[in-house]
This record gives sequence, C-alpha cells and structure tokens, in this order.
Amino acid sequence: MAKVGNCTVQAIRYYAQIGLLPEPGRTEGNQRMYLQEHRDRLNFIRHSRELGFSLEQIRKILALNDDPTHSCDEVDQIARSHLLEVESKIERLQEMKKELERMINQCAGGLVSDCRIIEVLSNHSLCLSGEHQ
Amino acid sequence: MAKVGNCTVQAIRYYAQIGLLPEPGRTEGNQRMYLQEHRDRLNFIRHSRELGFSLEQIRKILALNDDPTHSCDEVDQIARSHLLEVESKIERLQEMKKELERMINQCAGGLVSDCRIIEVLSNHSLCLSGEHQ
DNA sequence: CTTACAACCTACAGCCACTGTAGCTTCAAG
DNA sequence: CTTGAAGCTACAGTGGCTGTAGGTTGTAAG
Repeated sequence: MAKVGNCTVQAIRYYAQIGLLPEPGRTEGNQRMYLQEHRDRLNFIRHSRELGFSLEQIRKILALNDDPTHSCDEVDQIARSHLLEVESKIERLQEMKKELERMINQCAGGLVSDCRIIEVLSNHSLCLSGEHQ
Repeated sequence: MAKVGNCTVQAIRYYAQIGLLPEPGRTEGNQRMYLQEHRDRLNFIRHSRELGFSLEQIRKILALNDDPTHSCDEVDQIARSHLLEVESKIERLQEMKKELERMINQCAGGLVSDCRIIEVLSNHSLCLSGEHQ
C-alpha cells in the first residue's frame, strides 16, 4: 500500500487513525489487509495532498463524494478557495525571492561587519518593498 | 516590544526561551524590561522570518554576526540556499496552481457523481503533468 | 529445522514556529 | 478603591506527518 500510494506506512496508518481511511481488516497474524477500496481512497488522498489540499478539506470532499446526488458546488468552492490560497502563497514567495536576490547581489564578500545581507536583515527600512509580511 | 516587532508577546517569549533573544532583566514587579539591544535583535529576527528564514538559520546568522571579523561567505551560503528553497517552493506551487485551474475549469456544475474535480482527484493519470509531487 | 532478516505491530515522543488557555499578579487610569 | 488592561507561568494544541523503542510475524536460505 505504501508503494501504491507513494507514501510511508506511518502516513497510511495516520490517515486511518484520523478516520480518513477506513480501518482495514486483519489477517490471522494481525497484519492489515488492504482492499481495492482502500487503495482507491488512498490514491484520492495522496493526489489531493499533492495538489496541496489539507486533510480537513480532503475529509469534506470525501464526505460530499459519499453522497453522489449532492451538487458539486461545494466541492468547487473548496477547490476555488484552495486555489486562492495557493496564489497568495506564490505571491508572498515571489516577494521573498525578489528581496533575497536583491540582498544577495549586494553582498560583495568580505567581512561580516560589512555584510549587506546582515545589514538588510537588521534594518527593515532597507527593504525594497517594506511591505511584505 | 510586541508592537515594535510586529508579533505577539508569546512569540517574543518563545524566542527568548529557545535562546534567540537574550532574557531581559525584570522590574521589581517581575515584568520583563526590554532594552534597545532586545529591540534590535527582535527586528532582525522578525525581518528574517518575513523573508522566510527558519529560526535555526537565523540562529546561525546571528552567531556569525557576533564575530564581526568572520568572513560573510557563510551568511551568503545560508541566504543562497534559502533562495533556492524559495524558488523550488514557487515552482511546486505553480504546478499546483496550473493543475487546480485546469480541474476547476472542467467542472460544469451539476452533481457530485459527474464532478470532474472529484474525478481528477481520484485518478492521478488524468493529470496534465502526472509529475508533480 | 534453524537462523537470519525484512516487514509488520503498538504506543508514544518529536518536529516547526508558534497560538491558545487557565489561573494568577501587577499596573495605570478614573 | 475599583476596574480593566496587560503581564506572569506553565502547559496543551496545531498540521501532517516522521522517528524510535521494543516486540511479533512472515519468508527464504542453509
């Protein structure tokens, strides 16, 4: 299962523990026996995780999915709000990137006491934007 | 101090607890008394955090800074490796974004049972790239 | 049949960078 | 003198796992 889902054994058990994955049956020797059902669910979870959804979002989507007559508006909502979050993360990271590049480019080597990097880190007002958080 | 550093009181105490910030003196009434020294250090920490450095990276930079005759190569190294991390995060998020947009655009509303979003989440191979992780 | 070794089992601690809570004390304003 | 804000300590909780300790089961080779 871990190989199929491209994740660790512990992760799978964690999903079962928090109720995202049904607890599988056991063999005589007390080892977990996973069925296709489990593999499908795990794939769903892993793929959603790769797209950045939280486990709580995944839990909601799975619950909606379990009622197939349900409108998919709510699923759509979750996906859209996640997209917005991803976009805002990208923006924040791009500001970081810009500032880091600027900082690094100003560093001419030499002693720490003259280091532009440390100077910039010490003094917010030396920042280009001054507006990131 | 919290206002100056644009962070919470607990965060400041946490920094002191893990030794990033020196423990300040106390007043008669056992309240912490912060000096300019503390304010400068907190500014450094907060600004570095805004740029995405981890507390351990900040700890190292601060240690290097405390020896001003030290070459700033190591500081530069830390900043550059952090920049690389930021860049790779951006890339991963952009792949997520692309895939999420594609998924959302395919959803025509209607019932969950026909939902393209759920279908894509269920089936990795419906993914454009198939290569994100 | 024994032995080795991988893979499983449970239960719990630890990671990061804080945040939140409970229950108390101190301080400044009115 | 009262009230309310802000400070204090100590500790639990967050998310999404990972790592560890100490044991059991399964399998293949000798």
